[in-house]
Amino acid sequence: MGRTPRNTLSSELIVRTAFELMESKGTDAFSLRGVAAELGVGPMALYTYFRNKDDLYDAVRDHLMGLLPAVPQDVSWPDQVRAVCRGLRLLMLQHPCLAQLLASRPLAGHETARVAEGLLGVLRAAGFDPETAARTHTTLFTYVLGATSWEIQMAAERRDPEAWRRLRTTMESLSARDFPTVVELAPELSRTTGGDEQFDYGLDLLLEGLRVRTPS
Amino acid sequence: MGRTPRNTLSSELIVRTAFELMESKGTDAFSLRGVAAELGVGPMALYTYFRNKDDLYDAVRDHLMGLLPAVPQDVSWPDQVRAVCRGLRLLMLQHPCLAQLLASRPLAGHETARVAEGLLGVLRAAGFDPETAARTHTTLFTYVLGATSWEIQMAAERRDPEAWRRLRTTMESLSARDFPTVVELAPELSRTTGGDEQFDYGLDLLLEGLRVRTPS
DNA sequence: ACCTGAACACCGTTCAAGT
DNA sequence: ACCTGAACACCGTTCAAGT
Repeated sequence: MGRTPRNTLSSELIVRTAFELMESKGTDAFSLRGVAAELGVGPMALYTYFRNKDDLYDAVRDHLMGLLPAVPQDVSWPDQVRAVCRGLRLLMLQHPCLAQLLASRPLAGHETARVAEGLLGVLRAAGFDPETAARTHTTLFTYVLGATSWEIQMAAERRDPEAWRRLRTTMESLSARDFPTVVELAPELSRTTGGDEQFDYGLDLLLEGLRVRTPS
Repeated sequence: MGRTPRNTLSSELIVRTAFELMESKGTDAFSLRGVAAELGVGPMALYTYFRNKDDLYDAVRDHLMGLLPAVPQDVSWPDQVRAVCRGLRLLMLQHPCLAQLLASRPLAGHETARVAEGLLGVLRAAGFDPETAARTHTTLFTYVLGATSWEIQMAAERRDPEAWRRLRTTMESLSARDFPTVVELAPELSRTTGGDEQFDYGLDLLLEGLRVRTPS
Protein backbone atom coordinates (compact mmCIF):
# COMPACT_ATOMS: atom_id res chain seq x y z
CA MET A 1 0.00 0.00 0.00
CA GLY A 2 2.28 2.77 1.27
CA ARG A 3 4.60 3.57 -1.61
CA THR A 4 8.12 3.20 -0.34
CA PRO A 5 10.62 5.94 -1.27
CA ARG A 6 13.54 4.83 -3.37
CA ASN A 7 16.56 3.13 -1.80
CA THR A 8 14.76 2.36 1.44
CA LEU A 9 14.24 -1.30 0.54
CA SER A 10 16.24 -3.76 2.65
CA SER A 11 16.26 -7.44 3.56
CA GLU A 12 14.92 -6.61 7.02
CA LEU A 13 12.02 -4.57 5.65
CA ILE A 14 11.12 -7.31 3.15
CA VAL A 15 11.27 -10.02 5.81
CA ARG A 16 9.11 -8.00 8.16
CA THR A 17 6.54 -7.29 5.45
CA ALA A 18 6.51 -10.93 4.35
CA PHE A 19 6.04 -12.06 7.94
CA GLU A 20 3.16 -9.61 8.51
CA LEU A 21 1.43 -10.81 5.36
CA MET A 22 1.79 -14.45 6.43
CA GLU A 23 0.30 -13.65 9.80
CA SER A 24 -2.62 -11.62 8.48
CA LYS A 25 -3.53 -13.42 5.25
CA GLY A 26 -2.34 -16.95 6.05
CA THR A 27 0.75 -18.75 4.83
CA ASP A 28 -1.02 -20.26 1.82
CA ALA A 29 -2.14 -16.90 0.43
CA PHE A 30 1.39 -15.55 0.73
CA SER A 31 3.15 -14.61 -2.52
CA LEU A 32 6.21 -12.68 -3.64
CA ARG A 33 4.00 -10.47 -5.76
CA GLY A 34 1.89 -9.71 -2.72
CA VAL A 35 4.93 -8.62 -0.73
CA ALA A 36 6.13 -6.48 -3.61
CA ALA A 37 2.71 -4.84 -3.97
CA GLU A 38 2.58 -4.14 -0.24
CA LEU A 39 5.98 -2.46 -0.49
CA GLY A 40 4.96 -0.52 -3.58
CA VAL A 41 7.68 -2.00 -5.79
CA GLY A 42 7.79 -4.37 -8.74
CA PRO A 43 8.04 -8.11 -8.06
CA MET A 44 11.60 -8.21 -9.34
CA ALA A 45 12.84 -5.69 -6.77
CA LEU A 46 12.87 -8.50 -4.19
CA TYR A 47 15.35 -10.53 -6.21
CA THR A 48 18.07 -8.05 -5.33
CA TYR A 49 17.83 -9.29 -1.74
CA PHE A 50 16.70 -12.91 -2.09
CA ARG A 51 17.62 -15.52 -4.64
CA ASN A 52 14.10 -16.94 -4.76
CA LYS A 53 10.94 -17.57 -2.77
CA ASP A 54 12.43 -20.35 -0.65
CA ASP A 55 15.27 -18.04 0.31
CA LEU A 56 12.74 -15.54 1.64
CA TYR A 57 10.92 -18.33 3.47
CA ASP A 58 14.19 -19.24 5.19
CA ALA A 59 14.78 -15.63 6.18
CA VAL A 60 11.32 -15.31 7.73
CA ARG A 61 11.76 -18.58 9.60
CA ASP A 62 15.17 -17.47 10.79
CA HIS A 63 13.67 -14.21 12.07
CA LEU A 64 11.01 -16.14 14.01
CA MET A 65 13.49 -18.61 15.48
CA GLY A 66 15.38 -15.65 16.87
CA LEU A 67 12.43 -15.06 19.20
CA LEU A 68 13.06 -18.34 21.04
CA PRO A 69 13.52 -17.70 24.77
CA ALA A 70 16.83 -18.52 26.46
CA VAL A 71 17.23 -21.66 28.56
CA PRO A 72 16.49 -21.00 32.26
CA GLN A 73 19.59 -21.69 34.31
CA ASP A 74 18.23 -22.02 37.85
CA VAL A 75 16.20 -25.23 37.56
CA SER A 76 16.82 -28.99 37.22
CA TRP A 77 17.77 -30.33 33.80
CA PRO A 78 14.40 -32.01 33.19
CA ASP A 79 12.75 -28.66 33.84
CA GLN A 80 15.21 -27.02 31.48
CA VAL A 81 14.27 -29.52 28.77
CA ARG A 82 10.61 -28.86 29.47
CA ALA A 83 11.13 -25.11 29.20
CA VAL A 84 12.90 -25.36 25.83
CA CYS A 85 10.24 -27.65 24.35
CA ARG A 86 7.36 -25.58 25.66
CA GLY A 87 9.04 -22.42 24.41
CA LEU A 88 9.26 -23.77 20.87
CA ARG A 89 5.65 -24.95 20.99
CA LEU A 90 4.39 -21.59 22.23
CA LEU A 91 6.27 -19.76 19.50
CA MET A 92 4.67 -22.06 16.91
CA LEU A 93 1.21 -21.49 18.40
CA GLN A 94 1.69 -17.72 18.45
CA HIS A 95 2.93 -17.76 14.84
CA PRO A 96 1.28 -20.63 12.97
CA CYS A 97 3.30 -19.81 9.87
CA LEU A 98 6.38 -20.97 11.78
CA ALA A 99 4.88 -24.45 12.02
CA GLN A 100 4.43 -24.56 8.27
CA LEU A 101 7.89 -23.13 7.63
CA LEU A 102 9.49 -25.71 9.93
CA ALA A 103 7.50 -28.58 8.44
CA SER A 104 8.13 -27.71 4.81
CA ARG A 105 11.92 -27.32 4.63
CA PRO A 106 14.95 -28.39 6.66
CA LEU A 107 16.69 -25.84 8.86
CA ALA A 108 19.69 -23.88 7.67
CA GLY A 109 22.84 -24.67 9.63
CA HIS A 110 22.86 -21.67 11.93
CA GLU A 111 19.22 -22.20 12.89
CA THR A 112 19.91 -25.81 13.78
CA ALA A 113 22.75 -24.52 15.92
CA ARG A 114 20.60 -21.99 17.73
CA VAL A 115 17.92 -24.54 18.62
CA ALA A 116 20.36 -27.31 19.36
CA GLU A 117 22.92 -25.43 21.45
CA GLY A 118 20.69 -24.87 24.48
CA LEU A 119 19.22 -28.35 24.57
CA LEU A 120 22.51 -30.10 23.84
CA GLY A 121 24.27 -28.12 26.54
CA VAL A 122 21.62 -29.10 29.09
CA LEU A 123 21.88 -32.78 28.18
CA ARG A 124 25.68 -32.81 28.22
CA ALA A 125 25.74 -31.05 31.56
CA ALA A 126 23.35 -33.69 32.87
CA GLY A 127 26.00 -36.27 32.04
CA PHE A 128 24.68 -37.87 28.84
CA ASP A 129 27.28 -39.08 26.36
CA PRO A 130 27.54 -37.28 22.98
CA GLU A 131 25.51 -39.81 21.00
CA THR A 132 22.68 -40.00 23.54
CA ALA A 133 22.59 -36.21 23.80
CA ALA A 134 22.33 -35.87 20.02
CA ARG A 135 19.68 -38.60 19.70
CA THR A 136 17.66 -37.11 22.53
CA HIS A 137 17.82 -33.65 21.01
CA THR A 138 16.52 -34.88 17.65
CA THR A 139 13.78 -36.91 19.37
CA LEU A 140 12.57 -33.96 21.42
CA PHE A 141 12.71 -31.55 18.49
CA THR A 142 10.78 -33.82 16.14
CA TYR A 143 8.22 -34.56 18.84
CA VAL A 144 7.56 -30.86 19.38
CA LEU A 145 7.39 -30.32 15.64
CA GLY A 146 4.94 -33.17 15.00
CA ALA A 147 2.74 -32.62 18.04
CA THR A 148 2.42 -28.87 17.55
CA SER A 149 1.90 -28.99 13.78
CA TRP A 150 -0.87 -31.50 14.34
CA GLU A 151 -2.41 -29.41 17.08
CA ILE A 152 -2.46 -26.31 14.90
CA GLN A 153 -4.08 -28.13 12.01
CA MET A 154 -6.79 -29.67 14.16
CA ALA A 155 -7.50 -26.26 15.71
CA ALA A 156 -7.85 -24.75 12.22
CA GLU A 157 -10.22 -27.56 11.27
CA ARG A 158 -12.39 -26.77 14.26
CA ARG A 159 -12.55 -23.11 13.38
CA ASP A 160 -13.88 -23.88 9.89
CA PRO A 161 -17.57 -24.66 10.53
CA GLU A 162 -18.05 -26.55 7.25
CA ALA A 163 -14.98 -28.79 7.73
CA TRP A 164 -15.77 -29.35 11.37
CA ARG A 165 -19.32 -30.41 10.56
CA ARG A 166 -18.06 -32.91 7.97
CA LEU A 167 -15.57 -34.36 10.45
CA ARG A 168 -18.22 -34.77 13.15
CA THR A 169 -20.62 -36.41 10.70
CA THR A 170 -17.97 -38.89 9.57
CA MET A 171 -16.98 -39.78 13.10
CA GLU A 172 -20.59 -40.31 14.13
CA SER A 173 -21.34 -42.51 11.13
CA LEU A 174 -18.45 -44.88 11.86
CA SER A 175 -19.50 -48.50 12.12
CA ALA A 176 -19.16 -49.81 15.67
CA ARG A 177 -18.37 -53.22 14.13
CA ASP A 178 -15.37 -52.00 12.11
CA PHE A 179 -14.09 -49.44 14.60
CA PRO A 180 -15.31 -50.50 18.05
CA THR A 181 -12.55 -48.79 20.03
CA VAL A 182 -12.66 -45.53 18.08
CA VAL A 183 -16.43 -45.31 18.51
CA GLU A 184 -16.09 -46.04 22.22
CA LEU A 185 -13.29 -43.50 22.74
CA ALA A 186 -14.57 -40.80 20.38
CA PRO A 187 -15.00 -38.19 23.16
CA GLU A 188 -11.52 -38.85 24.55
CA LEU A 189 -9.98 -38.74 21.06
CA SER A 190 -11.52 -35.37 20.32
CA ARG A 191 -10.33 -34.04 23.66
CA THR A 192 -6.71 -35.10 23.05
CA THR A 193 -6.10 -33.44 19.68
CA GLY A 194 -4.18 -30.64 21.34
CA GLY A 195 -3.76 -28.43 24.35
CA ASP A 196 -1.16 -27.99 27.07
CA GLU A 197 -2.15 -31.17 28.86
CA GLN A 198 -1.79 -33.36 25.76
CA PHE A 199 1.57 -31.80 24.88
CA ASP A 200 2.92 -32.25 28.39
CA TYR A 201 1.71 -35.84 28.52
CA GLY A 202 3.89 -36.81 25.56
CA LEU A 203 6.77 -34.70 26.81
CA ASP A 204 6.60 -36.41 30.21
CA LEU A 205 6.60 -39.84 28.57
CA LEU A 206 9.86 -38.92 26.85
CA LEU A 207 11.38 -37.46 30.02
CA GLU A 208 10.36 -40.51 32.02
CA GLY A 209 12.03 -42.76 29.46
CA LEU A 210 15.05 -40.51 29.70
CA ARG A 211 15.13 -40.67 33.49
CA VAL A 212 15.66 -44.43 33.27
CA ARG A 213 18.83 -43.78 31.27
CA THR A 214 20.09 -40.91 33.39
CA PRO A 215 23.81 -41.27 34.14
CA SER A 216 24.69 -41.37 37.84
CA MET B 1 -0.03 -39.22 -22.59
CA GLY B 2 -2.21 -42.20 -23.54
CA ARG B 3 -5.50 -40.66 -24.65
CA THR B 4 -8.18 -42.26 -22.53
CA PRO B 5 -11.31 -43.43 -24.35
CA ARG B 6 -14.52 -41.68 -23.36
CA ASN B 7 -16.39 -42.70 -20.23
CA THR B 8 -13.46 -44.61 -18.78
CA LEU B 9 -12.60 -41.84 -16.31
CA SER B 10 -13.21 -42.70 -12.67
CA SER B 11 -12.19 -41.53 -9.21
CA GLU B 12 -9.92 -44.56 -8.86
CA LEU B 13 -8.15 -43.89 -12.16
CA ILE B 14 -7.66 -40.23 -11.30
CA VAL B 15 -6.32 -41.05 -7.82
CA ARG B 16 -3.92 -43.63 -9.23
CA THR B 17 -2.66 -41.23 -11.90
CA ALA B 18 -2.29 -38.40 -9.38
CA PHE B 19 -0.38 -40.71 -7.05
CA GLU B 20 1.96 -41.88 -9.82
CA LEU B 21 2.68 -38.27 -10.81
CA MET B 22 3.47 -37.34 -7.20
CA GLU B 23 5.84 -40.27 -6.91
CA SER B 24 7.66 -39.63 -10.17
CA LYS B 25 7.72 -35.83 -10.42
CA GLY B 26 7.62 -34.90 -6.74
CA THR B 27 4.73 -33.56 -4.70
CA ASP B 28 5.61 -29.93 -5.38
CA ALA B 29 5.47 -30.29 -9.15
CA PHE B 30 2.07 -31.96 -8.92
CA SER B 31 -0.86 -30.12 -10.50
CA LEU B 32 -4.43 -30.81 -11.52
CA ARG B 33 -3.61 -29.77 -15.06
CA GLY B 34 -0.76 -32.25 -15.10
CA VAL B 35 -3.06 -35.08 -14.05
CA ALA B 36 -5.60 -34.06 -16.69
CA ALA B 37 -2.93 -33.94 -19.38
CA GLU B 38 -1.63 -37.35 -18.38
CA LEU B 39 -5.17 -38.71 -18.69
CA GLY B 40 -5.72 -36.95 -22.01
CA VAL B 41 -8.68 -34.90 -20.79
CA GLY B 42 -9.32 -31.25 -20.09
CA PRO B 43 -8.57 -29.90 -16.61
CA MET B 44 -12.26 -29.52 -15.86
CA ALA B 45 -13.00 -33.20 -16.38
CA LEU B 46 -11.57 -33.88 -12.92
CA TYR B 47 -14.13 -31.64 -11.25
CA THR B 48 -16.82 -34.21 -11.97
CA TYR B 49 -15.10 -36.49 -9.47
CA PHE B 50 -13.46 -34.08 -7.01
CA ARG B 51 -14.67 -30.78 -5.64
CA ASN B 52 -11.20 -29.23 -5.74
CA LYS B 53 -7.48 -29.92 -5.44
CA ASP B 54 -7.55 -30.52 -1.70
CA ASP B 55 -10.29 -33.09 -2.22
CA LEU B 56 -8.00 -34.99 -4.58
CA TYR B 57 -5.14 -34.71 -2.09
CA ASP B 58 -7.35 -36.29 0.54
CA ALA B 59 -8.29 -39.12 -1.80
CA VAL B 60 -4.64 -39.88 -2.61
CA ARG B 61 -3.73 -39.83 1.08
CA ASP B 62 -6.67 -42.08 1.85
CA HIS B 63 -5.50 -44.53 -0.81
CA LEU B 64 -2.00 -44.61 0.70
CA MET B 65 -3.25 -45.04 4.26
CA GLY B 66 -5.11 -48.12 3.05
CA LEU B 67 -1.70 -49.74 2.56
CA LEU B 68 -0.99 -49.71 6.31
CA PRO B 69 -0.23 -53.22 7.54
CA ALA B 70 -2.52 -54.88 10.10
CA VAL B 71 -1.52 -55.06 13.76
CA PRO B 72 0.30 -58.33 14.56
CA GLN B 73 -1.69 -60.33 17.10
CA ASP B 74 0.84 -62.82 18.44
CA VAL B 75 3.24 -60.49 20.28
CA SER B 76 3.32 -58.39 23.46
CA TRP B 77 1.52 -55.05 23.44
CA PRO B 78 4.74 -52.98 23.39
CA ASP B 79 5.80 -54.92 20.32
CA GLN B 80 2.40 -54.30 18.77
CA VAL B 81 2.84 -50.58 19.34
CA ARG B 82 6.31 -50.77 17.84
CA ALA B 83 4.97 -52.58 14.78
CA VAL B 84 2.24 -50.01 14.15
CA CYS B 85 4.62 -47.05 14.48
CA ARG B 86 7.30 -48.65 12.34
CA GLY B 87 4.69 -49.58 9.75
CA LEU B 88 3.53 -45.98 9.40
CA ARG B 89 7.12 -44.74 9.19
CA LEU B 90 8.02 -47.26 6.50
CA LEU B 91 4.97 -46.32 4.44
CA MET B 92 6.00 -42.66 4.67
CA LEU B 93 9.58 -43.50 3.65
CA GLN B 94 8.39 -45.58 0.71
CA HIS B 95 6.01 -42.83 -0.40
CA PRO B 96 7.46 -39.45 0.61
CA CYS B 97 4.37 -37.70 -0.75
CA LEU B 98 2.45 -39.30 2.13
CA ALA B 99 4.60 -37.39 4.61
CA GLN B 100 3.72 -34.13 2.90
CA LEU B 101 0.05 -35.04 2.64
CA LEU B 102 -0.09 -35.92 6.34
CA ALA B 103 1.78 -32.80 7.38
CA SER B 104 -0.24 -30.38 5.30
CA ARG B 105 -3.84 -31.20 6.21
CA PRO B 106 -5.68 -32.93 9.04
CA LEU B 107 -7.03 -36.43 8.49
CA ALA B 108 -10.59 -37.05 7.39
CA GLY B 109 -12.61 -38.91 10.00
CA HIS B 110 -12.44 -42.38 8.50
CA GLU B 111 -8.68 -42.17 8.09
CA THR B 112 -8.27 -41.18 11.72
CA ALA B 113 -10.38 -44.18 12.55
CA ARG B 114 -8.29 -46.56 10.48
CA VAL B 115 -5.00 -45.46 12.07
CA ALA B 116 -6.43 -45.14 15.54
CA GLU B 117 -8.44 -48.34 15.78
CA GLY B 118 -5.45 -50.71 15.83
CA LEU B 119 -3.38 -48.69 18.28
CA LEU B 120 -6.29 -47.83 20.56
CA GLY B 121 -7.37 -51.47 20.69
CA VAL B 122 -3.87 -52.54 21.69
CA LEU B 123 -3.67 -49.93 24.44
CA ARG B 124 -7.14 -50.69 25.79
CA ALA B 125 -6.37 -54.43 25.81
CA ALA B 126 -3.19 -53.65 27.76
CA GLY B 127 -5.42 -52.14 30.44
CA PHE B 128 -4.99 -48.40 29.92
CA ASP B 129 -7.99 -46.22 30.74
CA PRO B 130 -9.77 -44.39 27.88
CA GLU B 131 -8.08 -41.04 28.42
CA THR B 132 -4.56 -42.47 28.71
CA ALA B 133 -5.16 -44.64 25.64
CA ALA B 134 -6.31 -41.62 23.61
CA ARG B 135 -3.44 -39.41 24.84
CA THR B 136 -0.90 -42.12 24.12
CA HIS B 137 -2.27 -42.68 20.64
CA THR B 138 -2.00 -38.99 19.76
CA THR B 139 1.50 -38.82 21.23
CA LEU B 140 2.73 -41.81 19.25
CA PHE B 141 1.11 -40.66 16.02
CA THR B 142 2.51 -37.14 16.24
CA TYR B 143 5.96 -38.48 17.13
CA VAL B 144 6.00 -40.72 14.05
CA LEU B 145 4.74 -37.85 11.92
CA GLY B 146 7.33 -35.36 13.17
CA ALA B 147 10.31 -37.72 13.26
CA THR B 148 9.68 -39.20 9.82
CA SER B 149 8.85 -35.90 8.09
CA TRP B 150 12.08 -34.50 9.45
CA GLU B 151 14.05 -37.55 8.40
CA ILE B 152 12.70 -37.36 4.84
CA GLN B 153 13.55 -33.67 4.53
CA MET B 154 17.08 -34.12 5.80
CA ALA B 155 17.59 -37.02 3.40
CA ALA B 156 16.39 -34.85 0.51
CA GLU B 157 18.79 -32.12 1.60
CA ARG B 158 21.68 -34.58 1.49
CA ARG B 159 20.77 -35.72 -1.99
CA ASP B 160 20.93 -32.15 -3.33
CA PRO B 161 24.70 -31.53 -3.68
CA GLU B 162 24.37 -27.72 -3.69
CA ALA B 163 22.16 -27.58 -0.56
CA TRP B 164 24.28 -30.18 1.20
CA ARG B 165 27.47 -28.21 0.50
CA ARG B 166 25.90 -25.03 1.89
CA LEU B 167 24.78 -26.83 5.03
CA ARG B 168 28.23 -28.32 5.64
CA THR B 169 29.90 -24.97 5.10
CA THR B 170 27.59 -23.26 7.58
CA MET B 171 28.10 -25.94 10.21
CA GLU B 172 31.88 -25.79 9.83
CA SER B 173 31.95 -22.01 10.10
CA LEU B 174 30.04 -21.97 13.39
CA SER B 175 31.81 -20.11 16.15
CA ALA B 176 32.99 -22.43 18.92
CA ARG B 177 32.42 -19.57 21.34
CA ASP B 178 28.74 -19.09 20.49
CA PHE B 179 27.91 -22.76 19.89
CA PRO B 180 30.43 -24.85 21.83
CA THR B 181 28.25 -27.93 22.23
CA VAL B 182 27.00 -27.96 18.63
CA VAL B 183 30.56 -27.68 17.33
CA GLU B 184 31.69 -30.44 19.67
CA LEU B 185 28.81 -32.76 18.77
CA ALA B 186 28.61 -31.95 15.04
CA PRO B 187 29.45 -35.52 13.94
CA GLU B 188 26.87 -37.03 16.30
CA LEU B 189 24.23 -34.51 15.23
CA SER B 190 24.70 -35.32 11.58
CA ARG B 191 24.50 -39.05 12.35
CA THR B 192 21.20 -38.71 14.22
CA THR B 193 19.13 -36.88 11.58
CA GLY B 194 17.37 -40.10 10.66
CA GLY B 195 17.61 -43.84 10.26
CA ASP B 196 16.07 -46.85 11.99
CA GLU B 197 18.24 -46.47 15.06
CA GLN B 198 17.27 -42.84 15.67
CA PHE B 199 13.58 -43.59 15.16
CA ASP B 200 13.66 -46.56 17.52
CA TYR B 201 15.53 -44.55 20.13
CA GLY B 202 12.69 -42.03 20.42
CA LEU B 203 10.07 -44.74 20.19
CA ASP B 204 11.75 -46.65 23.03
CA LEU B 205 11.86 -43.51 25.18
CA LEU B 206 8.10 -43.21 24.80
CA LEU B 207 7.52 -46.91 25.47
CA GLU B 208 9.75 -46.78 28.53
CA GLY B 209 7.79 -43.84 29.88
CA LEU B 210 4.65 -45.80 29.16
CA ARG B 211 5.93 -48.89 30.95
CA VAL B 212 6.13 -46.88 34.16
CA ARG B 213 2.40 -46.19 33.85
CA THR B 214 1.40 -49.69 32.84
CA PRO B 215 -1.68 -50.86 34.75
CA SER B 216 -1.15 -54.05 36.75
C1' DA C 1 -24.09 -37.24 -15.66
C1' DC C 2 -19.95 -36.31 -17.90
C1' DC C 3 -16.81 -33.46 -20.35
C1' DT C 4 -15.15 -29.33 -23.36
C1' DG C 5 -13.25 -24.60 -24.28
C1' DA C 6 -12.60 -20.09 -23.25
C1' DA C 7 -11.65 -16.99 -19.77
C1' DC C 8 -10.27 -14.95 -15.11
C1' DA C 9 -7.18 -13.82 -11.80
C1' DC C 10 -3.44 -15.19 -10.36
C1' DC C 11 1.69 -17.41 -9.75
C1' DG C 12 7.52 -17.58 -9.71
C1' DT C 13 11.08 -16.48 -12.53
C1' DT C 14 14.01 -14.99 -16.76
C1' DC C 15 15.73 -11.53 -19.56
C1' DA C 16 17.01 -7.09 -21.25
C1' DA C 17 17.13 -2.64 -20.00
C1' DG C 18 17.50 1.45 -17.31
C1' DT C 19 19.84 4.37 -13.32
C1' DA D 1 24.09 -1.97 -7.00
C1' DC D 2 19.34 -1.45 -7.31
C1' DC D 3 15.04 -1.50 -9.66
C1' DT D 4 11.63 -1.51 -13.82
C1' DG D 5 8.63 -3.59 -17.48
C1' DA D 6 7.48 -6.95 -20.53
C1' DA D 7 7.22 -11.64 -21.23
C1' DC D 8 7.16 -16.86 -20.40
C1' DA D 9 5.25 -20.79 -18.80
C1' DC D 10 2.59 -22.03 -15.75
C1' DC D 11 -1.45 -22.39 -11.85
C1' DG D 12 -6.76 -23.50 -9.67
C1' DT D 13 -11.21 -22.46 -10.59
C1' DT D 14 -15.64 -20.30 -12.66
C1' DC D 15 -18.88 -20.14 -16.18
C1' DA D 16 -21.54 -21.33 -20.14
C1' DA D 17 -22.09 -24.73 -23.24
C1' DG D 18 -22.32 -29.17 -25.32
C1' DT D 19 -23.63 -34.45 -25.19
